[in-house]
Amino acid sequence: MSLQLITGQSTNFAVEKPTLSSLFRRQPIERLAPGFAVFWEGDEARNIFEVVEGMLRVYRILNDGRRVILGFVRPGDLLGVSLKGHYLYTVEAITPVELRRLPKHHFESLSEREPHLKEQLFSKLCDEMAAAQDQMVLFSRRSAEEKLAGFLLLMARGHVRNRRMLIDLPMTRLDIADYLGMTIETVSRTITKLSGCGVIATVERRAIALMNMDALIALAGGELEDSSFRQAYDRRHAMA
Amino acid sequence: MSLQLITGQSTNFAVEKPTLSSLFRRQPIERLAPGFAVFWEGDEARNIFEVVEGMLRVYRILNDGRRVILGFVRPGDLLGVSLKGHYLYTVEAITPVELRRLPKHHFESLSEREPHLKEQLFSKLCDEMAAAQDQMVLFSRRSAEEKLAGFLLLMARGHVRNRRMLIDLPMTRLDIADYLGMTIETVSRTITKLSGCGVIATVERRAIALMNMDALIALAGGELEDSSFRQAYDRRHAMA
DNA sequence: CGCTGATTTGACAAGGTTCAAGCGAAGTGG
DNA sequence: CCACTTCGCTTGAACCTTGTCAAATCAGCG
Repeated sequence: MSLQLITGQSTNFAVEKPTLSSLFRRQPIERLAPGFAVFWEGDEARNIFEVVEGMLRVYRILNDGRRVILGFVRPGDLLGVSLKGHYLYTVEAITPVELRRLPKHHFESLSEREPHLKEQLFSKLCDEMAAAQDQMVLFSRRSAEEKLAGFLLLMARGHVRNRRMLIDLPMTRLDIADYLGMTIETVSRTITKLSGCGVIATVERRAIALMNMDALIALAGGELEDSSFRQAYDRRHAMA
Repeated sequence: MSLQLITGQSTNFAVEKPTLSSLFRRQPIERLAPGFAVFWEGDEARNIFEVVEGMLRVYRILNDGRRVILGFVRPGDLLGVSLKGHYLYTVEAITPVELRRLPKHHFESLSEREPHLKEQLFSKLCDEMAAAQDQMVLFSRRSAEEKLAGFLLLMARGHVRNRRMLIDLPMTRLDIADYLGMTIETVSRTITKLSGCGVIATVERRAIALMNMDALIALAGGELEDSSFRQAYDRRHAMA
C-alpha cells in the first residue's frame, strides 16, 4: 500500500520505458565555467551530452587560423550525437554551463534492448539537420542587415509571437561575426543601424530588445527561420 | 547439393540480413528528365529515394523569390531521410536521373524487425550532417575565389589524390551561384580568373579540368572539405 | 541562318573589409 | 580610492570586392 503511494507520487521512478531525457536525468550534473571546452574537435567521441543550463558555441578552426562558428547550443540540445569516431567540432561554454554526460557505449548497450531510444536520438538528429539547413539559408542572405535580422530571430526562438521581447546575447560580437561570416565591425555597425531605425534597442552589452518584430521579420527576408513555422507552408511552386 | 551451389554462386540471393542498399535494389528504377522534380518542399514525405545515376539539385525558394541551393546530390546519396512529415526542400533533376523509391511505411515496418536497418539510415544521416557542416564552412569563406575553389574540390570528391583531373559540372552557373551565395557574374569572373592562373581549365561548358590541385587546395584555404580526410587531423588546439 | 537561353565581359556603384583610433566597463595593483 | 591596464565594442576613413545593369558572345536547335 505504502509502496504504491510512493510510486504513485513520484512518477519519475515508475517502471516505464526509459526515455532519452530520463536516461540523462540519472546522470549527475557537471558544471563548466565560461571559456572551457566540453570537448575538442578530433577528440575520440566517447560521450553524448545534454545541455541543462547555459549557452555554448560550436566551432571549427581552419588551417589559416580562422574560426568558423557552426552554431550556438542551448538547454535541451544534445551534443556529440554522431556515429563518427571523433568529434567534428569543438564545443566551448559561453556562460556558466550545466550539462549531463552519457557514455556512448552505455547508450548503445541500452538501446540494443530499447530500440525506441535510437528512435529518439534519430529524431533529434533530424531536428539538428533541419536546423543546419535553416542556417545555410541564413548564411545565404546577402546583406549584413538580413543576416543579423535572421540571427536575432533565431535567438528569439519560438517567441516570435510577441510583438516585443528581450533576448540574451551572451556571446561576443566576434562570436556573432564568426557565425554569420562577417567582421565584428560590420556586426557592430549593423546593430547600431537597426537601433537607429527603432527595430531593436541595445539594453545592455549582452542583451537586445526587439522593438518591432514585424519590421525585423521583414528585414530578415520575410522568412521565419524556425522550421516549425515552415511546416504550414503552402507549396507555391507545385504547379510551376 | 545443387541448391547450395546456386546460393554459393550468387551471393545476392543468399539468405542474409537485408541491407539498406539490398532493400533499394529490389525496387524498380525510375527515370527522370532534367528539370523535373522528385518531390517538392512541403510535400507529404511518403518515400525515401536512392539516387542510382545522374545529378540533382536540392533547394528552397524564399519568400522574396530567391532560390537557395542546399546541395547537389549524386549516385549513392539518399533523399528524403528524415522523420519530418513533410519534405523540407525541393529536389530537381539536373541531368537525366535514375533512382529507386522506397515507401517510408515499408521501410519502417521492415526496420521494426531488423533494427540494423535503422542503424544504417542513422549512419547515412550522420554523414549528411557532417556534409552539411562542411558546407557551412565552405559558405563562411569570404572571397569568391575561396568559395569556388572549395566548391570544385567538393565536386572532385575523394579524387583529390590525383594531381590533375577532369570534373563534370552539369549544373548551370546560376546553380553554382545560388549554392555559394553569389551572383552568376561573380562565378563566371572567378572561373575566368582561375583559368588565367592555370589552376583550372574550362574544357567544355559543363566540364572543368583541375590542372593544379595543390594550388586549388591552397586557394580553398588549405582545408580539405571532405570530412573523411579531416578524420586524420591532429588536434592543434588541444593544449591551448 | 536566326532564334533562344546560357555565359562572359565591361563599367559603375554600393556595401563590406581593413586599418586606425576612440570609448567604456571591469578588473588590478598601488 | 584612484590611476592604469585590458578587453570588448564602437566609430571613422580609405580601399577593394562584389553586386548591378547593360551589352556582347557563344552554343544549341529548329
